[in-house]
Amino acid sequence: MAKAKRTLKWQRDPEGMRLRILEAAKQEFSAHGLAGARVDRIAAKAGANKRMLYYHVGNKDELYLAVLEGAYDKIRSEERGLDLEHLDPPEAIRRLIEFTWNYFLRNPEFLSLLQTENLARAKHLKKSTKVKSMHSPFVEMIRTVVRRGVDSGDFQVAVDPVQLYISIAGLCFFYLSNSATLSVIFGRDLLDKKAKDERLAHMVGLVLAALTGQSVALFEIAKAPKSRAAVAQTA
Amino acid sequence: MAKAKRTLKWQRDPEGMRLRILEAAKQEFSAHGLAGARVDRIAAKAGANKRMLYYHVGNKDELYLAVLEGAYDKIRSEERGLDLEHLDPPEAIRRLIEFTWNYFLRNPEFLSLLQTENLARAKHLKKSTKVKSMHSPFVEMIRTVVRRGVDSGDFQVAVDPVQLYISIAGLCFFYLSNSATLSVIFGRDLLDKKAKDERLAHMVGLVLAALTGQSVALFEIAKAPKSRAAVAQTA
DNA sequence: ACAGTATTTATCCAACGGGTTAATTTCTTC
DNA sequence: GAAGAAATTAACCCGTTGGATAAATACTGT
Repeated sequence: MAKAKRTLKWQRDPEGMRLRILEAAKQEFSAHGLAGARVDRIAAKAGANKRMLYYHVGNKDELYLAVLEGAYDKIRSEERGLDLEHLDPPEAIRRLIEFTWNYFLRNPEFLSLLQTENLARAKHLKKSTKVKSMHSPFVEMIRTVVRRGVDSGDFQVAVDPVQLYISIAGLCFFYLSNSATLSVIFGRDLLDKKAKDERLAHMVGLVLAALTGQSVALFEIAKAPKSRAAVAQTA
Repeated sequence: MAKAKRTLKWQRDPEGMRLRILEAAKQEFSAHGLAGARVDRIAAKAGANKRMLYYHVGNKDELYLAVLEGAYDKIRSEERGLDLEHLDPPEAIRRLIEFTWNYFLRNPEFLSLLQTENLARAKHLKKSTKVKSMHSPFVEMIRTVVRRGVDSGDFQVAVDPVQLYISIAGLCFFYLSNSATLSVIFGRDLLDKKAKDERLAHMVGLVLAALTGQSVALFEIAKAPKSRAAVAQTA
């Protein structure tokens, strides 16, 4: 009798497994928060056994921190590719806003993770050594843009780059991360295409108007027909 | 033998108990989120027995919704007292920003609750009927200010009041609710007195500059000495 | 003073959830 | 082809947690 070819019950793939676990954990943590996340669900979603989490990553908290660090790593590395240096200052700021906005749109889990971590008053992030070092280059990048803008006369004001970045991130972040409750209380869907386009225009207009002193494009939806436009805006 | 005067084991006070439970629940939910909150801790903090929660309010979810509704009720009712109608438009906007900022500072649990609820994609808030109605008057209040500002020439642009409010709230909210992680990644304490003052100035400057077209007070920290000021800002 | 009701306490428990232990299967290498 | 290491599975452990049951205590009207 011919020896039947063994069908494998599982393949070995430690790297792949680790990645699948981290990805599944990202989903789970962003969907349910730290306390709400279920280790079993992460395992299931990763197509793995619960024991694997502990084998490959560590306990729930370590897993969470790994996910968080990965998330920061990803956004900062994409930001490095922005090269704002070669754009004239207003255009650089516009691009920074658009990037931030689109990144948040493309990576909603990042927003959730940040919220979760802040709910925990950054208890876990404080333990991370990697994260702290990733940010100064980014701040310098913005500082340079602002300085160039002031020197060239494009910008009326010199603004602290950290404040500016927090403002830009805040304008994007709050709208998106709180869109659920905001949609309910204001009774409009803030996530449909039109609403998102309007929001982006509003933010770019707001920031550039403040920096340059000139009202920008779509921000000034109407100044001609007295106050009619303000009304129309709401429908 | 004289009958000893009974010492009461407890007093009756349903109203008070209900309030203490809601207050304790607010603390607990804002500190630990919905999933992280512990019913026993709420009971203990309220100086009550766990059974009381179910007796006076209902199960964990109902308790959470009650807390959430209470939180919205409180901020909206304080906002109604702002009467922006009697201020000239730029001053009204400044006051709105200052109020929002200070309210968030005074009521950090409100921020946490919002974060928690958004993490749950407003699942619970959607069930609430009370909340939806509380907001249109507030939007109208802002709309009126904007309209007056445009008509008087103070504002260069007519802006959608909902967008404007979301921007103001976002500038305040993100800074405060994310101060924990931001402080870590930028390596500065964003909650000390000086930092908070600077932030408020920055926000008022940003928004008013955008609306009026004129750079406002502390926002323009320096335009004279070339780019030196931008550097000084960071220390 | 008595009955009936509202409020509060004291226990209990079944389900769940994170983590561990031990066995099983695959890979490597000699 | 055997031994040892690495990866994976299956089953269990045990404290926790939301919620339930029943009894005790205070208040009200009559």
